[in-house]
Amino acid sequence: MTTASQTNAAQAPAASGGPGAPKTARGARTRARILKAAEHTFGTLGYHRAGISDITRAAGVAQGTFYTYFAGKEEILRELVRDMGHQVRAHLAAEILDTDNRLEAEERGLRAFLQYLYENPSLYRVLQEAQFVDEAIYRDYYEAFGKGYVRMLANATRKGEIRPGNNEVRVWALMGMSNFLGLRYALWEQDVSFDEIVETLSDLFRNGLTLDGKEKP
Amino acid sequence: MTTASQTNAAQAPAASGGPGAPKTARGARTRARILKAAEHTFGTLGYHRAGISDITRAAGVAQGTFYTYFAGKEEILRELVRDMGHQVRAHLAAEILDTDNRLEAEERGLRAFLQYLYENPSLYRVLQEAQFVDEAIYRDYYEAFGKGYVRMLANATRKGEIRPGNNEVRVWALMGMSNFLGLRYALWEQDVSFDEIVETLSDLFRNGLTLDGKEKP
DNA sequence: CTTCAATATGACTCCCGATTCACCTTTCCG
DNA sequence: CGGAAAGGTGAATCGGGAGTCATATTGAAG
Repeated sequence: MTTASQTNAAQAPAASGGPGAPKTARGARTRARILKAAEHTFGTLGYHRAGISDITRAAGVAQGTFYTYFAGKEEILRELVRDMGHQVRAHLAAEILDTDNRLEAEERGLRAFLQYLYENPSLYRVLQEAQFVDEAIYRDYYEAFGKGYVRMLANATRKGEIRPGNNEVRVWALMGMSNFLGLRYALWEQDVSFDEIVETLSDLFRNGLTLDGKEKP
Repeated sequence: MTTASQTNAAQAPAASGGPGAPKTARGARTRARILKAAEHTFGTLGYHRAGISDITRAAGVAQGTFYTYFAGKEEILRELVRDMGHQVRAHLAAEILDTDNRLEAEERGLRAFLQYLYENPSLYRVLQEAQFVDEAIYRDYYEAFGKGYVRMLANATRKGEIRPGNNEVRVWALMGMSNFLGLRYALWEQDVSFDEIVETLSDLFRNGLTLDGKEKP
């Protein structure tokens, strides 16, 4: 998981009933190649500019082969979002595993996310474009992400690590932060170190934004 | 600005040298109608699904008329983003004018943004899709927004209203929060009141997220 | 009342790209 | 080995939609 170069995407034979899951090892390999190529192509050209021919060319297969494994352009996008969603969640979950408290988890999680985005820029574009191709898949992604996140905050609340509050709202705020910070500082310009970003957010989590940090009555 | 039904978009004759700025009142009116129709059409169908014919139909003009005022589909999107950008910024600036301190400004700003998005859902979609059609215009939008925001935080820092810190990073985090909260709670589902959301964020700004809110050494 | 520039029209052209399909090649298994 | 299922090919189809253009209408100036 360190180099993140191998997008292992051959396992799940397709969530719905596509044209047909591969039945041989060769088929599985080809399908995975196409999926991988689509990730790169969508990530570079964008969903709409990318043609099926661009994907198949990148995968080194003929146009028709595409339809052996995917019903169409939209379906491969859906597949991709599901796939990439699992990847990030798994990656971040692993990075956070051995943390002592929520603050540390937030710090490590944010840093890991920024780093992941920097190394896998396609994730952002594929995901954000998916929103306008099939909103449901996009919502699923964030709702899945958010669900686990809320659970973690609930645990932290129980342990007395964070202030009681509306954790669902907090989670959407936190996801939004990461998203924008990633776009700006991991994808657009790396002119501020990830450490600086994490430190800034950490300070916000510890002390808030205002100076007169008085408890609520 | 209360009902926000009139998107006055006739003034700016076009930022660049389009096919020709309208030279008569009639022309200006028609151009504005098309722009307004494009906002609605893009906002509803999305940029790619929306056809020029959809826009002109909504505007009540012939297809060819479109090209009297805009060089093409991309250009009207650019125009739209600029236009809508001015609108939001002006609206939010007005809502924040008479605030006593930064915390209050953040609260009112967030509430105003959520409300604005609820009333003008097209803003979100047009803006986010523009990102993948012409990234520059999208960056311009957020950099313009962020610039003013950073200035406000700098003032607040000087006045001792907020903790010193990296205001640029903070601004991107704040913009990300608003964006996601708006998407989730203003556009997708209104199952949490704006008051509750604002209160949750306000608490974060005042007290942070963690319980042991100790100052840094 | 003319006249002309500005506008408006909508049928038509033209290209692009998703999808199809008839036909090969490889693999698997008795 | 034989042949059938799975996999692979790429040229051809087909529809949709952006952009064009020859023509018609408007309205303001003179």
